[in-house]
Amino acid sequence: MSIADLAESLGISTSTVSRALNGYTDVSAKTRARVQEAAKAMGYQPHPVAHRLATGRTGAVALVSSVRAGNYLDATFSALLSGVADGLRAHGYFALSVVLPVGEDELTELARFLDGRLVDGILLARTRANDPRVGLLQQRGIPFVTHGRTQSNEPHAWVDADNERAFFLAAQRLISLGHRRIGFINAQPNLTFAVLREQGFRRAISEHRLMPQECPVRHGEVTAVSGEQLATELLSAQGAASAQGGPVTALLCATDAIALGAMAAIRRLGLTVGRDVSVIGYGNTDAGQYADPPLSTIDHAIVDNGRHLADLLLRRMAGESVAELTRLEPVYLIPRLSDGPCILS
Amino acid sequence: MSIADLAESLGISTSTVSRALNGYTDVSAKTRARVQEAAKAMGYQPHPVAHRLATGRTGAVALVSSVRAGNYLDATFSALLSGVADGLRAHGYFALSVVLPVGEDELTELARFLDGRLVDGILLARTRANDPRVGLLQQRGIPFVTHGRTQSNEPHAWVDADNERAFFLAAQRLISLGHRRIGFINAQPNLTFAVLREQGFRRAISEHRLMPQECPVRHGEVTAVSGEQLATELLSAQGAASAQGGPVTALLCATDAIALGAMAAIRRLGLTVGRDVSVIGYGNTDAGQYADPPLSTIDHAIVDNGRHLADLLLRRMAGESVAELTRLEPVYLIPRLSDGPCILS
DNA sequence: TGAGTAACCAAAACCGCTTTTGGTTTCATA
DNA sequence: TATGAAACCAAAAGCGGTTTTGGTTACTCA
Repeated sequence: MSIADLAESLGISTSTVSRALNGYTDVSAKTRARVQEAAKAMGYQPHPVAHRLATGRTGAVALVSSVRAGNYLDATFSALLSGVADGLRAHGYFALSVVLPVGEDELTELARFLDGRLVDGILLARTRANDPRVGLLQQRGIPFVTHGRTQSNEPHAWVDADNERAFFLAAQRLISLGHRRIGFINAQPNLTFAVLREQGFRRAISEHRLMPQECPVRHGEVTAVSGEQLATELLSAQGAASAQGGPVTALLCATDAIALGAMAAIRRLGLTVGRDVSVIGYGNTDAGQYADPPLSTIDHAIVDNGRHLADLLLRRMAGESVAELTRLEPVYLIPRLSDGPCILS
Repeated sequence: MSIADLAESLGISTSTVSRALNGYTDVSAKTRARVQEAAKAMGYQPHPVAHRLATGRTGAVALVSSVRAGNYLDATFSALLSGVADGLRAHGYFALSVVLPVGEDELTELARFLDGRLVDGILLARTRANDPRVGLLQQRGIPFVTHGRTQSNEPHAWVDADNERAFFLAAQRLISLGHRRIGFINAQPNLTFAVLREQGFRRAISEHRLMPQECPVRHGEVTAVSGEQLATELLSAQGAASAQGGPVTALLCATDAIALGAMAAIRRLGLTVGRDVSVIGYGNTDAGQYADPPLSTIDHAIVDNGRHLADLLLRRMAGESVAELTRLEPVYLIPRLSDGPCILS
């Protein structure tokens, strides 16, 4: 069922069929109606590849994320993808997701994917402060929106959670509960969100006049394994040495996964989560909600983030200027039972 | 940089360039070398869309999964995708992932995706016993492999964990720990894996001569929320009524997420997980490993599943018959601390 | 020496659509 | 009754490749 068949069965030329179907003016209303009807009746659909070769447009968009070998994406990513798909569906676009291996091959693989021209636009997840992928995308000139800001010289469209505020709020809560020695188990500082979260943390420390040297920060992978290890350090005599005045009484964690690891570490040391040591995570995952005790955390309405990513990308592909295409998403503190009043003096 | 430019700069026709590059015989070795060299020097790459229109082949494959609105995929899925990508990379294929909304639109959306012809083959995740998506794929004639078996009349290629054995092993372990009243919180029975897991469970019950009426089965979503609710039912007087002889002393759960919910339910009833009530999950997720107590579970080497899916799809696309393209994957019981000896008589 | 056969390559057809070009009608206006 | 403009549509030229067809040239063998 090609356009030629359709044209033949109607007794008109393929060009007229094409113009009728694609809304050109140069076709009588009657002919257009006739063509549309026949197309529907015969179930005609233009061959997407041919259409694409002729127009240069495909109907798909990809959510690209990089993952370190052996690590996997979590439900957060899937929720983001769902939001993206939601936002695109109504516009006839497809949302694909592509996973690249972090490391040497990352840029090569991304380039290979772009060369494949399967998509009209890119959403970039988990951006890093200094993200070579952004440079590549800019150089290629393909429309894209990042999830997370970067330090690119050239501005680009982005959607980002208000990471600074999130950790300002979380730290403030711990402080208001009486904690004075708070540890922060952060992600690697090459990730933009890690930098911003740390800024929020430090601002709270500073505004409430805690002693920075009593509020140590550690950096690691965003996994439970890493969280457990770093939490053990911060709670042991060893770690306490670096934070003068004794070990920390509360742990702020850059993700729920880290927080789950930290909770395991606390238990292993014979302490009680929420009483001896408070813990707050980020991400509002199921695993956190069903932990024991349920994990206090920050919700970031990730599905909405996805919808907005889709929205901005559509506008970017429609030619809107990058300057207006940024969006800071709200965050919400969700207090549960993993934090509580400081019981040490 | 098109093939025409390259041909012109070499002073030969485009057809010769194409044949030289694509390994046809009808080109002298000298010419071929010259062309290849020039192509490399000028960075020539055939335009993928044009290539595709001419050949009908694209270089991509999609992992398709359906998700109920409001639910999201978990790390399991992401691990599977990583495995798939691994398996395909070496062969120059790209692994995309597509998420469809479960429900009315599901088939329409899948059809729309197939119509888009972005991929040469499909991997179908989370298959259901009676899966209309399989029918659609068969009807379209596109190569595909499912993750999970189905009850399709026509055979198709599949990779599946040995679900029956997994839950036979898990149930057997609980029985050997002295449990006689074991509840099973399963997924919805329209999912193939749920049916098989239940078979394994029942086989263990039967082989060890437990009383089936003392081993109730419940069906729900594969979420912590649902797990908590069903576990509460099974452990309450209400649930005990259906299982004669008192409430169950152990809960087998179809996924780790369900198990986390069940653990929360047990705590809420004032009981201790692993002592008063034993729990075993499935999937070996991080969240389970870092739960308190760490969750006994079944590992299913999901990344390997992904690799094998890729492998089988490549072979399917190469034309191998469906009959040989099936693979049952091993499972491993991982005992941790959420189960223990039965302390009731 | 003539016929047959490799080896080599250019031209053309094709994949299925879009878009430009240009040519008819038809109809209102001068 | 010419004259334009508007409406309508077919033909052809892309998009950028692959594959078929067919035609030279050089060489081997009878």
